[in-house]
Amino acid sequence: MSSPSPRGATIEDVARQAGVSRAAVSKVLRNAYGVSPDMRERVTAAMSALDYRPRIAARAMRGRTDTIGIEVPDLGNQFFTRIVGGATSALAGTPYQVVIAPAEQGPQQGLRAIEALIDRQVDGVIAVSPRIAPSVIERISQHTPVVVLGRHDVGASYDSIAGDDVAGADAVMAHLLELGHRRIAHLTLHDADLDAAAPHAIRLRRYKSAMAEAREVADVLPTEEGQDAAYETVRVALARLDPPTAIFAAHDELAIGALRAVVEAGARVAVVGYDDVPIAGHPALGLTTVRQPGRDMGARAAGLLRERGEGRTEPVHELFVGQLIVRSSTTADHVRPTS
Amino acid sequence: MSSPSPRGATIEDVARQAGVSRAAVSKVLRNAYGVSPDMRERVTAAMSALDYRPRIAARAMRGRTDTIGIEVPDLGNQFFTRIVGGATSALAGTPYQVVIAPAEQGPQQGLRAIEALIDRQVDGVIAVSPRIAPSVIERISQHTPVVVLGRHDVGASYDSIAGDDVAGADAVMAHLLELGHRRIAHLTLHDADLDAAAPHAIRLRRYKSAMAEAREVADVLPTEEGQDAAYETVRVALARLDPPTAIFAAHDELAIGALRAVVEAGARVAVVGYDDVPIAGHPALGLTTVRQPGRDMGARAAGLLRERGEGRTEPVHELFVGQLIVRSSTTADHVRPTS
DNA sequence: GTGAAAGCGCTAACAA
DNA sequence: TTGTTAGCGCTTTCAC
Repeated sequence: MSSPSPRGATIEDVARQAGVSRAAVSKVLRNAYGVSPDMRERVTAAMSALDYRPRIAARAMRGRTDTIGIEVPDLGNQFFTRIVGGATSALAGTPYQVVIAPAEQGPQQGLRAIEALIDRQVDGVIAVSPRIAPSVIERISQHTPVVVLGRHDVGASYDSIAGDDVAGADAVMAHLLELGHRRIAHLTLHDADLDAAAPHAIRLRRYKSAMAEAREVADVLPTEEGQDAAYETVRVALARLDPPTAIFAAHDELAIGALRAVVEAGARVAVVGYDDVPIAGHPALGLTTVRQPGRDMGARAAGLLRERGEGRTEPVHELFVGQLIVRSSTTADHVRPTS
Repeated sequence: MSSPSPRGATIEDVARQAGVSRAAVSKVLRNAYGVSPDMRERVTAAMSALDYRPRIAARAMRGRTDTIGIEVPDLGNQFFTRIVGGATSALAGTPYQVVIAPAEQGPQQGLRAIEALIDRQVDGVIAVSPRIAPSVIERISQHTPVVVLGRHDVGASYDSIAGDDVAGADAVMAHLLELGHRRIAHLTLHDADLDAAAPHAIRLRRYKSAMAEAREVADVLPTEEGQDAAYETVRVALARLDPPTAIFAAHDELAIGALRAVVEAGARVAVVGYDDVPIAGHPALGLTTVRQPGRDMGARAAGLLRERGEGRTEPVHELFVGQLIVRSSTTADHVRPTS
């Protein structure tokens, strides 16, 4: 028997096979009210006989796609993939399927990816560190639940989750100052201060105020995304007349690049990162960093989306505390300031 | 003026605003033949005035989604994310949007993710190392172009891309034997031999034959996915009476875990990985490994999908050669066998 | 060059 | 409890 349709059986085929109406099949499919056990059985039998799979697109036209979209800025950064893992695990076993749309680099980062998800009518969006104006998110969240992860803005119609970057950055600076460092540099993205609600902007601000409080002059090292750029930036900084004795990197990727420059230069410079990506704990690196509970954050984001689906309308804004993990990159003897 | 529809303007709204028919708008949208410049202008004006975005779901019902789906087994593995990056870059600037469906671990790995993509009627699927029978892929590729990446099977109706695992594994073994190692262990997934066409199965086979040729007894260390499992497995192996002097790990993730065990035990054991993930080149690790051109492979996969879309029907099967990158994890004096 | 109209597969309101 | 039916927004013949 040839397949009823080029792309497999439709609800119509199942109905015919089971000798019932399309509506009946639909009800079984959705576990809707008013289906006799007998009918349910015949329908399920027909479905498996025909290897029936509902077309999500057709369903989408009536309002649901059973799909949650996650916009991710950089799949190379393990902190982000950990967030994705948390969200995916939280949604496992539910009818929802997670799809990831990678953001392109550049201005308005994440906008295209988010719009692509919206165009595909996902039931909810998790936007990880999008570089777009809150007003845009506000507009989108009028019709589709959105959880913003990373940024600290409080939306009126969307939820947000962020790490406690104030506490995290303060802990880093306290640690370095306590170790006796004074010439502490901050390695961050060149446009970190552009968006005040972004995590990096907050870390930068706390760095600056900690330095001011310590009566030291701030030493910001602007760089590009990625280990290689960080490496290059730090290599140059170490060659200066007054190189820093410690570097607070805005995230682990940058810190790892910095560490490479430090190791290569044989310099006595402490390095601290942020996020605690898996490799940071490797004894060969031993990177001191702030652990962010990425999996928990991703899972919570998924949970917030589901709550929205169940009717919640008041926005939620949650902060997840991090934890300073001290490792050899700041405590080993060779990275203690001598002075 | 209130939005014409809760979810934004439809093609109907645009047509009304421009004073033309829906068909006309559709033609402009698709750059179809038979549109006067005047009409085109009025339509585009109406589209931007209304902030019109076509619903992909509606388009899907007529056969196209402008979406390419990638099934990925493990986002924590940077080799896979590199493949995704290559595919995404290759598709940038085209009408296609890439979405990623993460595979759940376990038997039939990747099946659910691929089916989820098919249910969403993606225009093409890139399946990265799926652990499913070729017959299943054969069936799916009857209606949707599929490129399998990693596995070495040659499909009749789908394309495949793989690394040259034979040459890669042989290069690793030649390198280690040349350094004088005899007790070489192979750290691989416990079920590597289950699927003969999988890359790990091939690496395992080449390891075994190289050992046989060297008249040494094979020492396979089966482990689970992830650095931690690899660490634990190697830790145990190093405590044996006759620990290996070298470990060939089936991929870098495992190698990095192995390296941790080696470093911690202060053992004189050479470690080789496979893939050359970004961190492998970090001087703190200095992992000898086989570089696989992940970005190129991903980009080529995307290209093959496009060729299919343009009508090609004969299957393509391509091998990408890797390159042994020798670093300190095998050459530093302390990891040379003493005997 | 332009428009009318059929139909893709599904859901949900309503009727029986 | 079950079935009929009206769309959802788009593409694509086929007339005009």
